[in-house]
Amino acid sequence: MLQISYIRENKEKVLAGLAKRHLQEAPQLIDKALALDDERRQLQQEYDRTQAEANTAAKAIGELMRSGRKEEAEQQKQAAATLKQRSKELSDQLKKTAAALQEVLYNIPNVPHDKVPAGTSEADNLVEKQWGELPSLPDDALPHWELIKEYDIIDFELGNKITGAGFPVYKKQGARLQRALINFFLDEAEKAGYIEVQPPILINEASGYGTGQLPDKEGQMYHVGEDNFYLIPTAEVPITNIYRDVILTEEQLPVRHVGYTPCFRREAGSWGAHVRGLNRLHQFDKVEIVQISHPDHSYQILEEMSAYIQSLLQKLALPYRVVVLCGGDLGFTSALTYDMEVYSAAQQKWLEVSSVSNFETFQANRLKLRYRTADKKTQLLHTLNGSALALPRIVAAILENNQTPEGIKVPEVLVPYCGFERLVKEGIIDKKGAV
RNA sequence: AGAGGGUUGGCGGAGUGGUCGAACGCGGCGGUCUUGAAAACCGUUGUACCGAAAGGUACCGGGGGUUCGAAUCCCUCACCCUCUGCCA
Repeated sequence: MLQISYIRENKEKVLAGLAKRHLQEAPQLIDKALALDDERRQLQQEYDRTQAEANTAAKAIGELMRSGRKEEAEQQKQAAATLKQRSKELSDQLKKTAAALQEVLYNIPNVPHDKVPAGTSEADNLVEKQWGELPSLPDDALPHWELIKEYDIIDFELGNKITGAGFPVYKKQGARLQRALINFFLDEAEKAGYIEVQPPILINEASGYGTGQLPDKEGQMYHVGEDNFYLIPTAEVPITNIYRDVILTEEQLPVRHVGYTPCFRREAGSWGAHVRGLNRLHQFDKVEIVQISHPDHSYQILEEMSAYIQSLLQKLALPYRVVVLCGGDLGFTSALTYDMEVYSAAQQKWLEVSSVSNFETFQANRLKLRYRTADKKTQLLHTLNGSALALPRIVAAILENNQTPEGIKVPEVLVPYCGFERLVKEGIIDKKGAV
């Protein structure tokens, strides 16, 4: 959420920035916010004045009561009651106006960074860098959804039976590969100075609002109605919310965390014929890195995080490219986002495996996440996060890119974690419904 | 899940209707003393909103209510503790 004071003082800049998002109603939203802010401040002043009067009156009555002048006190109560009535009205109005303002602010996305290109869709994103050679596969190379059947390592049918579409069962070497990737990612992050946390994967409403998934992505999260909890769509939510309502000292900065969690996304409306296999799931595993930074250093940290994520892809020997998201494709809460896309050779497609973003103060404002400056003032911090990495598409690329007649080669760095060098086909046996 | 008890400032802990943003202790910061440090002593020490400022207002787990006046009384929700029950 943008700070209303910032909008007040930088209206043109905000409008120019939001124009890049092609948000039709941005100017109206901004004007509405400013009007409500004006109203709110007037009401606040009037309310404060009335309360001051009422407080004085109440004290006077107390004084009279104590000195035994009951009748005089009774008389004063009348006047005080009127004030109280007025004050109640003002307070109700103030609350209504403040809530209305909040509602408008909740619906204004973050102002994109200068570097964010104009553009309306994915097609307008800017490819900033490409690394690695694209593998050339033989003509009979298979897409990963065929490979997982041939090698019998990931089972969508079983997932359908247990839960539904998009909840696969990982089996045998497939399960082992998942575990290897998670451990590899966690170990690398710890080496890079991130402190590991294992947060809850159900969150309350306050946490959802804190990082901006609510109200923006209400329909995209699984909701546990009984307790009003949400299943996390990313570890960003619980990890960043550790720091909700916290005032840090400068010495504590930057805060660096890594966490592995399963992630749950309803993906309502985003399914289509082109989405096959591991490309899109309702439940998937992800290792996430989160940083909380001094406002002066956040863009330097963003680059650092981007470089770190790229180092993982390089170690896995997966060709990738770095894409700067354009205004139309940029997430609601982000000021600048890089997507890392891995080349999945059999599909001949670039698959997003990481998204690293600087939210500047957008989340910190909702979270009330601040630090104390040298002159003892409080100031909002910047929050950042990135996937490091999301597993399914990494698995898809490994399977497709590394297929050979002798099996699927496991990237060297993963061999110690997997305990095998390649995935191999077992003899076809009648499983009779078992794993 | 049932019964009872709790939730106060960075921490501990007073406060059961009026002058309480809140005693006291610890911690933190500044100072006196000291060659330096410790001890002792003195002072200071929450957040947000409105305001150019002076200052004002709000906040004692969250929300609502009673009252001229609420940390204090009532309702409600959340969380914590104890006992009982259930359970990985």
